[in-house]
Amino acid sequence: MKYWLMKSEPEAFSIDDLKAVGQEPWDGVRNYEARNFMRDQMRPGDQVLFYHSNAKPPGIVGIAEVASDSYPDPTQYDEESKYFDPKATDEKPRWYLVDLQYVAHLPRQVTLQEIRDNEALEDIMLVKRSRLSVIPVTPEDFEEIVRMAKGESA
DNA sequence: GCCAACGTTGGC
DNA sequence: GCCAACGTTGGC
Repeated sequence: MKYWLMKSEPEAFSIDDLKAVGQEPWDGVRNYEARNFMRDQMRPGDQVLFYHSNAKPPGIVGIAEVASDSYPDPTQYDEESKYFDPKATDEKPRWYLVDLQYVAHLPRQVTLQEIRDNEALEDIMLVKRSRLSVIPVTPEDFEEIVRMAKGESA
């Protein structure tokens, strides 16, 4: 099983929204590296740290789980969608996604600042690779963040 | 609202 | 194939 971090702007789709619907196709990712992680490496059951970007403060707020194999993102074929891609074809889809299933809120948010301040997490890709919305996380870093969420507020 | 980091596009 | 221009992300 692998571990991931996935970003979402809470104004667009928050952890509360995911809890409300239970499961959601993670459409709209239009970055090749992020797509490759979803298309090539994600498997049902993988655990996902759910991150609120463009939030005050930004940070990890919950846990989700990969709930499907990857499949072509249907919004790439929808001319009405802002994610429409005229270069995508049925024979050669350009964009892929997975379904995400709600698992739990963290007992409290772990902020980006706390992650930056934690020396145990100094190599986490979240702080090394800016502006990537789907990021692999090591099992150790995943556990450290869950541990932080159970501890005292910073 | 600013702007750094980066990825993509398109002219040549 | 290079690289300048441009667009987006996302923290601050």
